[in-house]
Amino acid sequence: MSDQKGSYQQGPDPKGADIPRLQPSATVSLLDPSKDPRPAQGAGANLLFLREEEIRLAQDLLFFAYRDFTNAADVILEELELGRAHHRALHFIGRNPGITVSDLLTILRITKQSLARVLTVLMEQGYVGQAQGRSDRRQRLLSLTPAGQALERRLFERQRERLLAAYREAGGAAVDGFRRVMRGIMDEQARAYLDQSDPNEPKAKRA
Amino acid sequence: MSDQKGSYQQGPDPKGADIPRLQPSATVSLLDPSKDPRPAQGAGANLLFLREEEIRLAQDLLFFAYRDFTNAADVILEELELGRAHHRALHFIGRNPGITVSDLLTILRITKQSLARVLTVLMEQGYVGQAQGRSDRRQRLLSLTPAGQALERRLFERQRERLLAAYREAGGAAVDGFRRVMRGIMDEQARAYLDQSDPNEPKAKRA
DNA sequence: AAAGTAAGTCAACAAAGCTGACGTAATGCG
DNA sequence: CGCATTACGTCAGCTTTGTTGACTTACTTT
Repeated sequence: MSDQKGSYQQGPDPKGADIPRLQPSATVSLLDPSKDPRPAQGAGANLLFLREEEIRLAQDLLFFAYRDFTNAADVILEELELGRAHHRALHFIGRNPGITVSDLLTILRITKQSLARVLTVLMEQGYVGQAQGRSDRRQRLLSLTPAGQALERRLFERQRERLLAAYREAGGAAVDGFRRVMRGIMDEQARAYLDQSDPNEPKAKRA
Repeated sequence: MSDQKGSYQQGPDPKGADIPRLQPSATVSLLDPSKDPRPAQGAGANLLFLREEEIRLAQDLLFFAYRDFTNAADVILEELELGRAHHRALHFIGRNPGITVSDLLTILRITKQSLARVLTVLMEQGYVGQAQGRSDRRQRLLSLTPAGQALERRLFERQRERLLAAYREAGGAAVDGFRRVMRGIMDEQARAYLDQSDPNEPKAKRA
C-alpha cells in the first residue's frame, strides 16, 4: 500500500488502488446536509424525496450499473474477437427469433449500415441464420443457429450472475421496484415493445 | 403488485412509426411457460422468480433505460458540438469539485489520453477549470466554472425530467428498490465510491 | 541524487456509430 | 401492366470515443 492516492489520509484504506477517495471537504460541501432543501411536508405515506441529489445519484447508478453489467460479458466477447454491438444483436435476435432486419433496426436504433457490419460477421461465423419471409419474400427473418444460441447463452450466464446476486441482495420487492423505475425511464416506444414482447405482463392474451 | 400496463391492441399494423410488433408465434415460443423451471422454494413471502426470462427482461431494461436516459441530453450536446463523453466528464467533475485527474480516470475507467481529448475541449470552452493541488503541486484539481455549472445544469434538467416522471409513476418504494438493485449490479468498487461520495447512505451493509 | 508519480502530448489504430449514393428483388397500387 | 415503394444489401468516407505505446515535464519521495 505504498501509493496513497491523493492527499486524503483517513482511516483504514480498504483497497489501495481502486476507489478514488475524494477529498472529504470537497465531497461534503457538495452534499452538505445542512442545506437540505427537503420540505417538511406530511402528505401521503410514501412521499418522494425529489431533491436534486436523488436525481444525480440516479445518474451515477445508471452509469455504473450499465458499465459493469455490459462489461460482464466482455471477457467472452474478447476471446472471440467480437464486440458489444455483436452481443446486442445476438441478444435481440435470440429474444425474437424470426425478427426482420428492419424490426431489429428499430429496436437497436442504429442504421442499416451499422447493423450490416455486425450481422455480416455473425452470419459468417455461423451464429445467425437468415430465412426468407413467407408472406413477404423481401424480408430476411433472422434467428440464432444452435451455435448462436450456445454463444448467447455463455454471454447470458455472465450477466446473469451479476443480476442474480443483485436480485438476491435486494429482495423481491426491490426487484419489482427496479423494473418499474426502469420502465418509466425509457421511451414510450420501448415500453410498448416490452409489453408486446412479454405475454406475461399484459394480461391480454390472444391466439 | 403487478403493474397492469394496459394491453396493446393488435389493430393496424405498426408500420414505419414505432414499435416492431413481432410475430406472436415467434415470441411465444421463446417464452413458453410450460418449460418454466421455477423451483418451488419457500423462502419467505417474497420469493424471487429467478427464471431465465426475468434476467433477460432485465437485460432489456438496462439497454432501453440507459439508451433513452443518456439520449435525453443529446439535443443540448449536439447544438454545442459536444458528445456524451464530455457530458460524463462534466457530470463527475460537477459532482466532485476539486477532483484530481487520476481520480476522474478511475471513475470513468478510461485512459488518460481519452480523457485528455474531452478535457481539453471543456477547458478551452471555459466549462472546466484547473487548480494546482495544494499539498501535491503535481496534481491538477478540476472543477466546473460558472459556465460549466450552467451547462451541466441544462443537461441535468433534461435527464431529471425523465427520472422524475419515472419516480412519480413508480412510487417511493419502487425507487428504493431501484437503487438497491442498481447498486447490486455494479462492481464493489463503484459501490464503495458511492458510499464514500454520499455520507447519507452508508450504513451497515448487507444483513 | 535517483527513483517514482501526476499529468500532458504525439501518433497510430480500433470499435461502432453516421450520412450519402446506389443496386436488386419483391410488393402493391392506379 | 407498369411504375412507385419497400426491404435489404453494399461501397465509401467520416465522426466519436475508446485503446497502446512512447516520451516529456514537473514534483515528491526515498
